[in-house]
Amino acid sequence: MPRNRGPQNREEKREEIIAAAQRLLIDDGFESASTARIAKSAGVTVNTIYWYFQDKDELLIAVLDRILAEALATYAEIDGLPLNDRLLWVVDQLEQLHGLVNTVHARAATSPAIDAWHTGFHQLADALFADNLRTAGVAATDFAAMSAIGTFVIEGLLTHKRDDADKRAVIDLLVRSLIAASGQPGVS
Amino acid sequence: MPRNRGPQNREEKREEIIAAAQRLLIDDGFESASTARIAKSAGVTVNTIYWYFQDKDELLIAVLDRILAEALATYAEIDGLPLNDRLLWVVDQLEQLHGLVNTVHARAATSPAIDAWHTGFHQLADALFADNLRTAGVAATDFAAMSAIGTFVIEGLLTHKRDDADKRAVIDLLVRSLIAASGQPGVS
DNA sequence: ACCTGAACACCGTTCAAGT
DNA sequence: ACCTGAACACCGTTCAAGT
Repeated sequence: MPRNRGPQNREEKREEIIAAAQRLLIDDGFESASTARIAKSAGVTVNTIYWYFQDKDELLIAVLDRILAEALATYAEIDGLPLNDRLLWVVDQLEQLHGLVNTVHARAATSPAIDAWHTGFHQLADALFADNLRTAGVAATDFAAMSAIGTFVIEGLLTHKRDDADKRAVIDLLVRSLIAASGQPGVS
Repeated sequence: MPRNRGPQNREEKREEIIAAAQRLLIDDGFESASTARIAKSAGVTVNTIYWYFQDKDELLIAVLDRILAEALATYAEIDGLPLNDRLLWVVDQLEQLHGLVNTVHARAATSPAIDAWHTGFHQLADALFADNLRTAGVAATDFAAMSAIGTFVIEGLLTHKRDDADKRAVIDLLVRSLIAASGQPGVS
């Protein structure tokens, strides 16, 4: 039985490591989820991780990309809903990330790779938010500032635990005030 | 020359350690600023830090309290200014914290002490924000949700570097939209 | 009471060596 | 090409011992 099982199994093993990392990073946080424990959970030695990933940050990025892709794949679900319901859906969808949002922010200062991922994520988020505003009938003034506010509020909801009623109140007010500021009447 | 120099010098040395920690934590970040380097910078051995502080998180809290007290002491400066100018002042004031905001969020998950400090900080921030809204003539509906949005946006501005023009645009829109949502005409 | 030197368990990462 | 055992430098924290 050769140890090198070809390119097919390579992708498989890589995925196994990512899956183990995802579970531990989300459950225990970036610090507590040591590479040693991730390796053990994936059934490999620590150094094997470094064969597949440049460092722990690259592994984190693989996990983030996975979660993001999954979220985007189900994005079609909310096609017809009004803006506030869509935003609430996004918050609920991303809430599983929990501490990972903070981890990304914290490590962006140290790791250029994480910093780049973070920038890309915000570009995507801003674009999606602007698109949603357009759909909701908001005039195209201040789209940049509006997207910034929208993203900041969503990030705030992700990083500061609140119950469902509070989340809804914050998002409703957010949408209501952005629409009010744009001089539009409310859109149902 | 006795090594024990009495309670007066105790406070002095404590302050020296906090000062060294503040500089290193802000300049290098929580991770990079090891207790060893903080100790060396303060002219003591590592274990001395543990004589004055329970752990590294307690040292961080001492630093945070110091910065917060300093900021509150100069808070009177902006007494007459309109809300948006006040908020911009707060952002500029707290911007020296940089990565510390993320550090607090990240460590709140692990350290109960940091978590408690974080909760207290948000209570203070919410109270101040509500007070400012009242002064600006905003009706008292949704003060909780408004404060949440205000705090999240300010935190967003603190953790995502933007130039002065962007910061101003975001804050102006924030104030404008909150006032608009409260059904009030604009207040200069 | 205050401070130190030396240790402890752990961390992310690397490297020579194996198949 | 893929994976390992063993090491490296570093981390936060502790402890017995000194004054």
